Amino acid sequence: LFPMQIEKVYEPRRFEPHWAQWWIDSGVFHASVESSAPVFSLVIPPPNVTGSLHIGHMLEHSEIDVTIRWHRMRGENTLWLPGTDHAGIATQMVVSRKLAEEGINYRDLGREEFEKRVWQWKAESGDTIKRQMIRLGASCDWSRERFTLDAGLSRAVREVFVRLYEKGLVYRGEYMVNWCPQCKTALSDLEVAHVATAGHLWHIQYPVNGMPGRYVVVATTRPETMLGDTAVAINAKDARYADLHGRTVQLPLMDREIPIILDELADPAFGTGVVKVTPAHDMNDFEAGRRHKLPLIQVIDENAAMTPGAGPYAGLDRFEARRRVLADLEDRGLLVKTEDYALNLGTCQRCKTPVEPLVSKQWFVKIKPLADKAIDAVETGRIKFIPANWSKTYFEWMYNIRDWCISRQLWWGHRIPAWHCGNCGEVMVAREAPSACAKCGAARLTQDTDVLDTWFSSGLWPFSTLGWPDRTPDLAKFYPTSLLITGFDILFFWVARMAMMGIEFMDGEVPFREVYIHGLVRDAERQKMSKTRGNTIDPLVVTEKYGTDAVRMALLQGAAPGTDIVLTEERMASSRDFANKIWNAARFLFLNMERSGVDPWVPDSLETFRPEAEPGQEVPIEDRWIFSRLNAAAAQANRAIEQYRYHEAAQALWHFFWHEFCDWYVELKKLRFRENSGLDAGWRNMLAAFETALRLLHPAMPFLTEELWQRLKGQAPRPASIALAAYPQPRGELADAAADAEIETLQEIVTMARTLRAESKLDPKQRLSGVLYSRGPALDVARRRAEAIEKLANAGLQYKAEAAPQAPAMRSTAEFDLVLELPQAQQDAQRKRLEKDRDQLARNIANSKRQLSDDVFLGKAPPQVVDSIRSKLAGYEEQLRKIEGALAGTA
RNA sequence: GGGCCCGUAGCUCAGUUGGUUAGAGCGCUACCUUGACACGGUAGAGGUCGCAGAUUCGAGUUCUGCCGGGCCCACCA
Repeated sequence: LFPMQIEKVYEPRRFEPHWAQWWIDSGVFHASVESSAPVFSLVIPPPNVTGSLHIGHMLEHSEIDVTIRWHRMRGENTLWLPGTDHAGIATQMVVSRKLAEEGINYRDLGREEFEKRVWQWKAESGDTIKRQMIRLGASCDWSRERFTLDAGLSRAVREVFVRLYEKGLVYRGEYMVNWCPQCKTALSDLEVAHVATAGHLWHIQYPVNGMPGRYVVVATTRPETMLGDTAVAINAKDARYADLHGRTVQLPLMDREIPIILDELADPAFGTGVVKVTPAHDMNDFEAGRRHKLPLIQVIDENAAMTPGAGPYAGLDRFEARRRVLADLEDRGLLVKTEDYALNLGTCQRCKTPVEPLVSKQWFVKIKPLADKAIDAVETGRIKFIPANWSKTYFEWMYNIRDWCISRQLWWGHRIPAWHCGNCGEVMVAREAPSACAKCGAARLTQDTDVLDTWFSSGLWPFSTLGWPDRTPDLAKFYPTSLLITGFDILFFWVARMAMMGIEFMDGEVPFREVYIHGLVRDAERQKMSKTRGNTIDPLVVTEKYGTDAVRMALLQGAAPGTDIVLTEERMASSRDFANKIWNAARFLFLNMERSGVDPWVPDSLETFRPEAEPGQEVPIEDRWIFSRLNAAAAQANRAIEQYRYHEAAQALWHFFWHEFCDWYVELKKLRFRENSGLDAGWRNMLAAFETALRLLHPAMPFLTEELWQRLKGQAPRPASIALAAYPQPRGELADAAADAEIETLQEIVTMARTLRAESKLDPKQRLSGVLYSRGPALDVARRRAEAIEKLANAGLQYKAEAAPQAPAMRSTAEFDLVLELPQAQQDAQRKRLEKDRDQLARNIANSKRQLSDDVFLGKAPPQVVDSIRSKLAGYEEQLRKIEGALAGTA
């Protein structure tokens, strides 16, 4: 019969996703989905849906997975979740690890050897490369540069680059870029992290030529750059320096004569109003230098060492040079002031090295035309952010966007499809390597050694993965995507760029219609979890400890839109308890099935099943009730997930299963098992309800529900997995107000009795006796449920349709008065409670009366609000009367 | 400097268009090892919703200011 020796305690690690493995292999899903599978679950796509998950933090995928499962179970087919090219990330992570183990800097290998090794390792590790990546995930620094081996993607990247170039949107220029001396590459603005640093502002005297004794004082945070000064700037309107117009100063240490220029760069209100101008090492100065046609003197090189241009300081590290420059200035009495100064130091996002602004030749994307279209897409609502306020952040960035430096001096990445002529220096951009120089015909061509910013290729993901530039059926079907779920931390890096690239290359069509921004997972100290910080909760560890489903549930409960997700062990533990609760509810079911000789059973049609009755009998009230509640839970869950309110869905499911199904339904069912044998209506209803509840829970807790669902397998043909079954939808005909009311009455009476018992400090095993008084119709309901009341409250009650006496041990609702026979000593314990209730009621009555005597309120408030207060007041007054009676009785 | 978000029970957080006595989980108290579950059950205690105004018949919810905390963007020496 049942195979099961069901252990008492739910064992998290019991559930391995083995059952779904086959499906992935035959699905049309992109293979990259596997990458997150071992951590949370296998994502089972609808057959007509494609998609993929990006590699963010694994823990942030629960929302994505819930959404996918929910869509799948509802048979919807337009969901598509783009991801980055994982193969590249995985490869890069593994390769860099392996090289590090061998003590090799990848740059020392030579590009050919490097590529050879990558291919070799890739072949060796096969598909386990992704698994390796996940295991590394917790501690591995996730470099965003990577070596991409995907030929299709490479083709799309080249195509886009060439097309942008042809439109004049890609250009190569000498420009100031953020240079990381450690990574030895240019960085885009976004890759520079500004870190608040305590620094100094040094005030230095520059003597003015031809005016003995006249100095200008410049203030700088980087004195070593003065070696490359080619001017000092003053503001034309600054009266203090009017006499210096047209003069020159003598640059100390270098003994170079440099002009005093008039430029807006100098703000008379800041510092001394005099600015040193170092066009080769400062963005502002670079532009000022262009305006005034100043020479560029590079004094710091790409290794952050001083160049020959720095004269006597050549060869020194930039910080050593700073110390020497300051010392030398001090010696000459030119350092007039040193003050503390807080500055935001630009550092490399990846290696934290202070970046060095350097002038170099780089490739840029002229971004404004692309950005304008992407702005329009959000303004017109073709792309919608959820929560909506993220669109403000998006606009903020898009309106202030600057040209995008896309070349990187790294080896992993897509190589820029540009060739340089060794003869005449001509630069050619082409899809394939040209055989000869287009200008001079020489055959000595070399490909540009730079690679593209990783986000350049990532930005093409929505269409490059679907076969673009070919017009494939996939592309037609799955572009655009309905939904992108992602974290705000890559809103600019990736989301905005996907939007820009998608619109540009897909005839103006956006890549996705909705962008759901989930919260970032934070640890108990509210630190953002990220691989670069190394404070990640290792999903493999916590899923081992609490179970995958419990971790998911814990995440979902914290996943309110617009907030961070705080993941604590406490919450995971309590979710584990919830999983155990379900597990044991199932255990109860299975053990009793065995006892009653009931076979596994599910109805033929899950969508039309309604609680059944035995011939000649009524449908059991608890069955009517649980289906009504199930229906309400289905309505809540569907609505919540649809609106990305995952925490609401989680709470609704939790409440339904624990506090309705387990606390009341199962308890009521226990009363029936004695009389039951065989698969009667009571059993059928219960099994159907449980089966439906499992499906309802499935997106949130896939493994546990799958396991139990498989054990419920009956005769009816069913899908191979619960993930392929239908998600329960609200069905109006299941809502049963009468059953809801009847069980609610039952709950009220049972709770009253239990409360009285607990407050009177009575032994739970002692059977109580008492009388339930009511003059309303609800007494009949209570009489009908007398047996359940007796069992659940362990009390034998009489039911009287009369007013309650002035009894001491009494609990009241508007409808009922329950009077228990208690020993005198315990009756006194009731006084406190009654007095408290009386005070609360008095407050409520006062409030209601005040409102009802307010003509303005009566005139302006909607009638139903006034009515509800009237009936409320009547109820309060009735209860107060009873309590005062009871208090009189105890006196 | 610009922008965004947060401040609700001891802790971590919900609270969708303003409308009953503001909720959950954990923790806490008392009792119960009852036959699914002690990762359990029953019953409780605990909050002037950061502060001050404004709008409204009515504000945790809308507006303004302030205080406190966080994040993002930014070339001011």
